[in-house]
Amino acid sequence: MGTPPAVPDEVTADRGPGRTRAAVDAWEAVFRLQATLLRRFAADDVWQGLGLREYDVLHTLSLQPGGHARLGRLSEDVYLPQPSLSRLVDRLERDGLVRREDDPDDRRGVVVVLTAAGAQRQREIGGRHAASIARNLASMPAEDLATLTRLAREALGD
Amino acid sequence: MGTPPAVPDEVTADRGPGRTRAAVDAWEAVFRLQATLLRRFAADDVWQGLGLREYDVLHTLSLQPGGHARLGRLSEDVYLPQPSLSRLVDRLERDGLVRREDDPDDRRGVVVVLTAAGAQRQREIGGRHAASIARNLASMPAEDLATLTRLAREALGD
DNA sequence: CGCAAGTCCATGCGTTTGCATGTACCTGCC
DNA sequence: GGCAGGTACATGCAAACGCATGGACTTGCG
Repeated sequence: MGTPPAVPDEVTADRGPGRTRAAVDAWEAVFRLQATLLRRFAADDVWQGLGLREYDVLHTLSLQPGGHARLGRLSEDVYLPQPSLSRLVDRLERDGLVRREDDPDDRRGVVVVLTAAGAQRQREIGGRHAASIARNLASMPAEDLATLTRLAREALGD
Repeated sequence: MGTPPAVPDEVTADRGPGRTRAAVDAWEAVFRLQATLLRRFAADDVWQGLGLREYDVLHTLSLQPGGHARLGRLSEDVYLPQPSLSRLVDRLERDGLVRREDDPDDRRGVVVVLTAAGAQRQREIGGRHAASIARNLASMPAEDLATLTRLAREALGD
C-alpha cells in the first residue's frame, strides 16, 4: 500500500458520505456471507429431519449449565420471537428431544430441558456441522479467520 | 512458482482441531452480527409497510441496468427460492411497485420491472436504511470496516 | 419435422411464522 | 390483605414460506 492516495482524507475520514458507503459495503458483505453459508449449511445432509432453528435451540441448551434454560431467555439467545419458540419447543418435545418443566421459583415460568436423546442428537449433528463449517471456510488463512472473528464481535459495540 | 518451501508451513497449513474451532468461532461471530443487525434494522421505522425481503428485491432491481431482471435471476440474487419470490412479486405488483412483462426472447420467461413508484419507494427507504446502517456501525474505525468487508468477501472463496 | 428432455414460472398444499391477545402468576403500593 | 400493573408463556388467526408439482415453452437430436 505504498501508493499515495489520489484523494486525501475524504475516504478514510470518520465522517462524510464515504463513511456511510463503507458501512453499507460492510453490511452487504456480511449479509451476503451469512446468507451464502447458511444456504450451504442448510443443504448439508446432517440435520436428521430438523431445521436449523431447531438445531440452534438444542445447541444453545447444550451450552447451558444443566442443559436447561427458561423459555424466555432461550427466546433471546436464539433470536426467535417467544411465540415462535414456544411452538418450536412443542415440536422438539413431541420428538422427545426436549422436555418442559415448571420453574419452581416462578410458577409462570417454563424451563426447557434437554433430554438424553436431545443431547445425543445435538452432539451428532454438531460434529458434522462443525466439519462442514471448517470445510466451507477452508480457503481462509487462519489469521484472517481470527481477524474476521474479532471484527465481527467488535462491530457489535464490543 | 518461485522457491519451494524450505520448512513445512505450520501456520497456513493448520489442519488440527484448532482450525475447526477457529472456523466455528468465525461463523458464530458472523451469524451473530448479522442476526443482531438485521433485528435492529427490522425495528427501524423506515420500511413503509414492506418487509426486508421486499425491499431487497426493489434494491436489487434498482441496481440492474434498466431496472429489470428475469425472475429466475432475481431469485438467485436475493437468496429466495423461486416460488417464494414469485409470490413476493405478486404482492409488489399488487402494490404497484413492480410490473411483470413477457420476455420477448423467451416466452417462458418473466421480466420483473421496477415501476416509477417502486424506484421512488426504493430510494426513500434506501436512504434511511443506509443512514441506519452507518449509525449501527458507527463504533467501528473506518479501517476495520474496510477489513471486515474484504474478509467477508474473501471468505466466499473469491 | 417431431419427439424427449430440459428450463421457466405459477400454484396446490401442508408447515411455520409472528402479531395480537388470553390466561396465569408475580410485585409493589395502599 | 387486596388491588393495579407488570411479566411469562400459550394460542387464535392470517400471512408467508417452501416443497412438490403442473403447464407452457425451448432445445437438442434423430
